[in-house]
Amino acid sequence: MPRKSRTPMVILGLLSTEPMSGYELKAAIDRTVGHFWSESYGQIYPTLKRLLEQGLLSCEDAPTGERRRQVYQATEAGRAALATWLVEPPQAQAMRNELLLKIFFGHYAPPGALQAHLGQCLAASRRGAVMAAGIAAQLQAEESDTEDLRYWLLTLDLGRRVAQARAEWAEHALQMLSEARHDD
Amino acid sequence: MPRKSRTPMVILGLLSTEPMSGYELKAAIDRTVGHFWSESYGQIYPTLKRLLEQGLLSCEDAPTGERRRQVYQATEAGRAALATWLVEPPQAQAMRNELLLKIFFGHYAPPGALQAHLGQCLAASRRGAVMAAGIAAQLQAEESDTEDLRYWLLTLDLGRRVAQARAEWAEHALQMLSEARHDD
DNA sequence: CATAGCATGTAAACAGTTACATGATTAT
DNA sequence: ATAATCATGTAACTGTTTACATGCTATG
Repeated sequence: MPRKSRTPMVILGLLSTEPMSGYELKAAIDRTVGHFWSESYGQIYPTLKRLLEQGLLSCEDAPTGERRRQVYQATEAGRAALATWLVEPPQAQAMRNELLLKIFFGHYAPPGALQAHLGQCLAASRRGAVMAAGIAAQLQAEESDTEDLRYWLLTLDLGRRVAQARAEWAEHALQMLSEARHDD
Repeated sequence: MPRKSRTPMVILGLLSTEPMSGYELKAAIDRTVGHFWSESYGQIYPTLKRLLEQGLLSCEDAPTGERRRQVYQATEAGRAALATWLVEPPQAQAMRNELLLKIFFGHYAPPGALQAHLGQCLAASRRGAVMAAGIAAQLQAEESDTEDLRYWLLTLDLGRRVAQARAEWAEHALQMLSEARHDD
């Protein structure tokens, strides 16, 4: 079975809520799903064209002065394609964690190297947990009217919980390694 | 800055501990780092050749009867290259989570679709947490002599903690969605 | 004697990023 | 003026998976 790109679905999802240009789309992806998904211009613009050809998007010229600008939005067929995809079980993707790889081969690492990585991980995880909680609080305060709010909060909640778990693990790992060092 | 494949490092890491054939290497990757990393034959065999040319691996013929078989192991230079890589901070990789994407666009999903995915996630996460704990216990019982044990347990511990966090989140998410359903 | 596993490989396709080119508009 | 931002695109490259081809060996 061949692999499937999920770029079209991210695009259809965001353009179902609100018409946007390719440029705005990129910014919206970074802003909203950026914590667990990313797309580059090299993916976005060609996919936009393909979805337009397939009738899943419609397009309108909306220039700002002389600067050309095309605004896309999902068609009925586009929303239907999104709904169909949403029902399919998410395909298990080979999760890759370079930090764990370095920990796993830690025996071959010079002293202090792992501790440095773990310190970075700890700091980043703590920041991540705080940020996720912050954004959630902000969303709840601002736009308590949107239908989507429930779902957005759910994604932030997983982010917070996983960041929290990683922070606790990093702390534990640092302690474990410092104990090991005493034995030398 | 160009992207860098970590395939050579996984190979050097495993072939630093124990000589193996390409086929055995694939099995070892699946068995040991399989929870957070994966490689395919299409990556392994060409990389093996390249590392041999670079002098980072050595190779020996070790046929079983008429069936040809080449056994590789890391050279001194290979272990040095591994150590150098281990010191570099792990590069942040764009983490991608298809389940979160579907949750985020949940507003467009037919009723029950998200619940099904979350139920799968919950079951898989619980299984994952139990399995990680089980493997850790087994490792601690079996080979308490290896130098690597500490590091392996660390990777399993993160797996367990993240699986636990995901399970709790999935439970919470299912509850939240069932509450939302009451409002209809 | 067929099937599963051991063993080595390659070609084609795909997903995705990076780097670049081009040009208009707004802010400093 | 000039830098940053808005805006659209493409070409080249890298990483990776999938599917296939080949042939030996042990097991039922």
